[in-house]
Amino acid sequence: MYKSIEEHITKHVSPTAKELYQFTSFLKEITIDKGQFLVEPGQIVKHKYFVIKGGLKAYYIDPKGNKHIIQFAVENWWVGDFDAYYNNVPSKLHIEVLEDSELLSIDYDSLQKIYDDMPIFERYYRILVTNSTIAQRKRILSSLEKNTQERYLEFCEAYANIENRVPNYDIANYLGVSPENLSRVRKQLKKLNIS
Amino acid sequence: MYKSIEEHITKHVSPTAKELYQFTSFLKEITIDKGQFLVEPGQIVKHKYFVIKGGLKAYYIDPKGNKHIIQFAVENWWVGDFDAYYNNVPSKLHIEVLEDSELLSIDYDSLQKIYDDMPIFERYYRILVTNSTIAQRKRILSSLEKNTQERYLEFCEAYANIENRVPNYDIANYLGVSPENLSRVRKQLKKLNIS
DNA sequence: CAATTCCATTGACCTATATCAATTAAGATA
DNA sequence: TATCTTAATTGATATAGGTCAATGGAATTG
Repeated sequence: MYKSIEEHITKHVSPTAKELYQFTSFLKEITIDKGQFLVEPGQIVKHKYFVIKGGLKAYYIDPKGNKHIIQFAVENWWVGDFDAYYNNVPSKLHIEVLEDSELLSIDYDSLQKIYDDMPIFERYYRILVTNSTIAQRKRILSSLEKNTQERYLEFCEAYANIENRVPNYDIANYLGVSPENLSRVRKQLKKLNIS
Repeated sequence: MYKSIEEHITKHVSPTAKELYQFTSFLKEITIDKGQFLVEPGQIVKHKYFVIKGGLKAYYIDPKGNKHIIQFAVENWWVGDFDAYYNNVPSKLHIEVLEDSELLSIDYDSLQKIYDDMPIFERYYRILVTNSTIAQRKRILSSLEKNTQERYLEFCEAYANIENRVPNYDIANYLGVSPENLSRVRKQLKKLNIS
């Protein structure tokens, strides 16, 4: 059960076997079905989640009623509303389960205790969140620099395993374009590939 | 000299006086003039910087030759190319000094030593980078959700002290719009304020 | 298998913003 | 102050992508 999270951790830092055991002993196993919500707006968020199996999407619905996908999460990703989790403010996000999923959760208080007792895990999260910042910077640059076609190709490359698991309108949404526009871009790409 | 960085640290974590002293003893003071570059593309980045006084901008020039401002930094901000710094890859960014500035720098190896010896500073950076991730998520959402006028107003609010210190074309660039368009938006806003 | 629902595609049209060119305003320098 | 340079503004035009409406497929459900 804990194999994938242990691998993920040891890919980034080197805790002792005992530390690793202590860490995983705080985790709770969760199974949740497609269509369910892990987080909904207004909720106080006490957990974040590691995906063992399945897929989810995190999105925000703005005051105009438009939906904006912030993140997809599949195997070996952490997902949650980090703003709500760390700053103890009500969530503004929906986190929806796209496929029946198995997750591990860790609650805020346990994580604080882990940070206090075993700084190696503070390092683990520092590294993860640093990587996440770098990835988000790339997303910002990408939206400034590239047109829809380029961004779509980049997405397919970066999330090869996700591309066929989520509907196109969700991909369009993630890219910040209309489904119609993405459809046209895909059509153009098909032409190019065939000829 | 170290007052502002010490205040910044103790706003987020609570090191002992000794730890704080040890931390600051690794810092180097730097003065650098307007127009100079802290980082340029291709460089190996060994330092990151805390702004005591002055202002800088970090930007990327894409293969098409277009410039994209990633970040402004003024007093009490950390600035650097974190991708290059942490992943030891050549920088792709320009970090340019906008006003004569006083900075503190910390080099990578010293910071690793600090992390090893005093986990409280690992926590400090974990918190900072978490906040940075949350801020970047807001920037991504903002670009998806809001039009130029709304984003400009948001910018002026969020960076009240920056707005009058950088040229409009840099603000336009940061927002991902043309200077002409920002000019028109500003014109509209003036009308609304007067009437 | 038929019915239904959801999703992708296509077409027609519209809008925000980019681009290009010219002008004015503001700063910097001699 | 006059000159030069840089930035901001304005106008005219072009375009990527949005929106709305209709159609065609695919997948799910009874």
